[in-house]
Amino acid sequence: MPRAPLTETEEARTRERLCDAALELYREHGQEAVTFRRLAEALGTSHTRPYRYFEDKDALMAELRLRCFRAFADVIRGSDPGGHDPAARLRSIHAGIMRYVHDHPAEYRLMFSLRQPPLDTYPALLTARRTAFDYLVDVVQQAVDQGRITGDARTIVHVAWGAVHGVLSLHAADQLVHGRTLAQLTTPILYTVLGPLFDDAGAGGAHIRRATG
Amino acid sequence: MPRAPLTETEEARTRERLCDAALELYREHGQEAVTFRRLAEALGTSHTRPYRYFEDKDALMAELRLRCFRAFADVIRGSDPGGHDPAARLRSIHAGIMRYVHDHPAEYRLMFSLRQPPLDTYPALLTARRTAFDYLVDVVQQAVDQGRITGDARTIVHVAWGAVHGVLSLHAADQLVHGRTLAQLTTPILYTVLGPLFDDAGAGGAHIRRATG
DNA sequence: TCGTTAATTTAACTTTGTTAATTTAACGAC
DNA sequence: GTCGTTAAATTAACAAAGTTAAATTAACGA
Repeated sequence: MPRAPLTETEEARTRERLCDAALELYREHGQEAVTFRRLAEALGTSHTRPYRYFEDKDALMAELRLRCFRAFADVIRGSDPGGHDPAARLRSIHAGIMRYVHDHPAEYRLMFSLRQPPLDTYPALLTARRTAFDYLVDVVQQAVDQGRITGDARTIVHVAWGAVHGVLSLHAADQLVHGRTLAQLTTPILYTVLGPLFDDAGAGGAHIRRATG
Repeated sequence: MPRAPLTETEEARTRERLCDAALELYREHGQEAVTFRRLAEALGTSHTRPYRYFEDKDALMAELRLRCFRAFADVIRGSDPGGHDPAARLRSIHAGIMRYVHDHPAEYRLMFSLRQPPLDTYPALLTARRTAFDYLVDVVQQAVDQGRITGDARTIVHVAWGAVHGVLSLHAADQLVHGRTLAQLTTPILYTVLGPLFDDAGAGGAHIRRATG
């Protein structure tokens, strides 16, 4: 006799519509434009309906970040040619990431913004993040296994990622006024941080070279 | 016959008190705790008094960031031993910066948060930022002049700074769970990015080495 | 003492997050 | 088909915050 609760797919569908609208607001008009009221307006419903689908606004924002991290992991996986040449794989993945961040600065900002509730508030976020990270660790581990570089793969990725992330976050914050593409800026970083791995192909691309004179 | 306007020092003094209170709120309770009403409460005045001293809240936040950038520049200058050895100078400056960021993550977050009004809204901010940056460029230029490395000093600093900034921002966002000190993480980055400059002293400290086997 | 004007406060409005009360709507029982 | 039950959705309402305008206070010189 009771009214039937929402189907799981119905609920998921509405959540999806809310997330899509929220992400568009974020992209188009920035963080402060993402309000439940505007979301509701975009969906043509009342401004409290989102509370049926998200605990509160923080939960919505966490869900957005989660989606971004998953998309990011997909980009990494999708730009990996696979095979037995870790250097080639990393080059391709690097290019893919640069393309993604260049095309989606808002998403990058969302993922790596410094002002966020503690990460452990939303464990799924940590998991998604780690999934992307671990993929890179696996590729680097391949290089280590082949004896092309030495060290702890996780630490290597941490350092390399951090190094590239610096430039990316400056880009995402629109604080880079360089007349270069992202990849032009990050490639030398990658090549220097992972130098030995790219000795054959790329060291010549680095901006910083030992003085020859 | 009119009432005398505020002295410049009186005005500066109140602005200072407002900034101090705001920074403390930011440090202790985060971004969302910085409100004019709480500021006023801290100063024991009405919640609209700050409007006499700052155009709006964005202006206050910009002033905070400005102060942080100036303090940051002071840290750089203050930890520079000077002299004719650019490698030694950079090592010392690097250590100083790491200490500062370790001790003041909130300030770092404030300076480099990805969510901010466009930089050019507050030209003084750009100037302060550039002052700190240019100091580093001068040091690197010294190394270039001595023929120890080659390349455009500004680009070199951009890349090196970006590389280190990646780790620092992860730290500021509390997204580093590594059991290492900041300097332990950033030193190998610096040494690899600026490798030739540190060939004598530091390359051994890098995490990433050419495989020997 | 009083008028003038800057500084400050009080009042008021808007927006937003959030909760509670109310209404709407779908389902099975009769 | 009607009706009770209950989830979903809406409406109403409140608190906190940014901001503006009106009212008040206070210092100065005539």
